[in-house]
Amino acid sequence: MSGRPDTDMEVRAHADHHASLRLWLRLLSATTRIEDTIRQRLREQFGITLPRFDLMAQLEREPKGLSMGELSRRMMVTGGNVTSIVDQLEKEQLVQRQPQPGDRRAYAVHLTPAGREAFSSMAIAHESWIVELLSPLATQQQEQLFQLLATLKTGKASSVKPVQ
Amino acid sequence: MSGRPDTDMEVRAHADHHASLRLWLRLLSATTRIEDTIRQRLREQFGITLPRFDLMAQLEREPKGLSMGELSRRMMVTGGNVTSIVDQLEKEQLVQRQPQPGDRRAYAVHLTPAGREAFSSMAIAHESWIVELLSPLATQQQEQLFQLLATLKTGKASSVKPVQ
DNA sequence: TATTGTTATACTCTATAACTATA
DNA sequence: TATAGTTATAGAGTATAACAATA
Repeated sequence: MSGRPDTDMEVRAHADHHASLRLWLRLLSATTRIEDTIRQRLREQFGITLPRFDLMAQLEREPKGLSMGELSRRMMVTGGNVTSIVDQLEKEQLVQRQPQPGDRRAYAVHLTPAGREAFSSMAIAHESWIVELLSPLATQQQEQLFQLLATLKTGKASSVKPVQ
Repeated sequence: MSGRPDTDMEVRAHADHHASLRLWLRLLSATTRIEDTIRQRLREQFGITLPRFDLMAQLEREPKGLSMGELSRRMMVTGGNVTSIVDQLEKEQLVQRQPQPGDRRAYAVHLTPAGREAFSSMAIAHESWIVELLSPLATQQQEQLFQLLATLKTGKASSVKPVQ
């Protein structure tokens, strides 16, 4: 902001900033491309949307079922949306609301046998699509990527070091 | 599918498949977390949505403007959506439709001076958010990630090698 | 006839807020 | 009073298809 001339560090910092932006755009487009493909195939081949698939995936890991509130937290969407997705899945008899002994306000949502079976075939297809779409990367590269992303996963960003 | 026992290769392939799935889930959640943060900050601090920001970003790179069709291709959405986004931005006088000499069906959309100024401050903030959100990765790690993602960018997946 | 862009429609996902029933 | 879940509403983004104007 002052009138003093650029130092090497400042030039370098600007270059790093642009590099971060380019990295982000590449990260976003690669991820979006894969996600869109998955979304489209789930719709075409199984007539299901990604949020519905994700909700079923949550339930599949929890045979005892999950409360609406827990589903809302795990899927990071507000309660009303969970109600609507569960309504749809229940209409197709893929999930079921089950009374919760001890609290008559709440209940456990779980997969029906038909839901479990349907999810199983979808999950197999889903995994094979992922394998296919990530196949440009060799196993070792995938491991590298996995490690790098671990740092980004939590969102506990170290603060940006100011340029000296 | 046959009844023959697992070989080491098959066990290894299954492990790789699960590793790919875990990698995908991590890639998706890291990207989504950053994207949601950006989306939220753009809305809170500038009252703009991501698609609108993206459309302005496309125009900023093309001082001569872009046709609706070209915007549609670049943003990978169908024409009707571009019409609606441009309508909104034009109502706020951030972009303008300009008659195209030589083809009276088409016109060039470009940023207005106000749009250019507004985009400029948004872009500066946007870039600093990206730098912040990617800061858990050191510069060198960001370069590594950038290289790895190059392989995924195009979507030209080599086919999955069948298990021998 | 083909292309550019608009309009109309419908659907999904999303958030917010008011609401009911139970704790 | 607080919590679990529902309902109602509104808004954004998306696709599809029919349409008008121009090439």
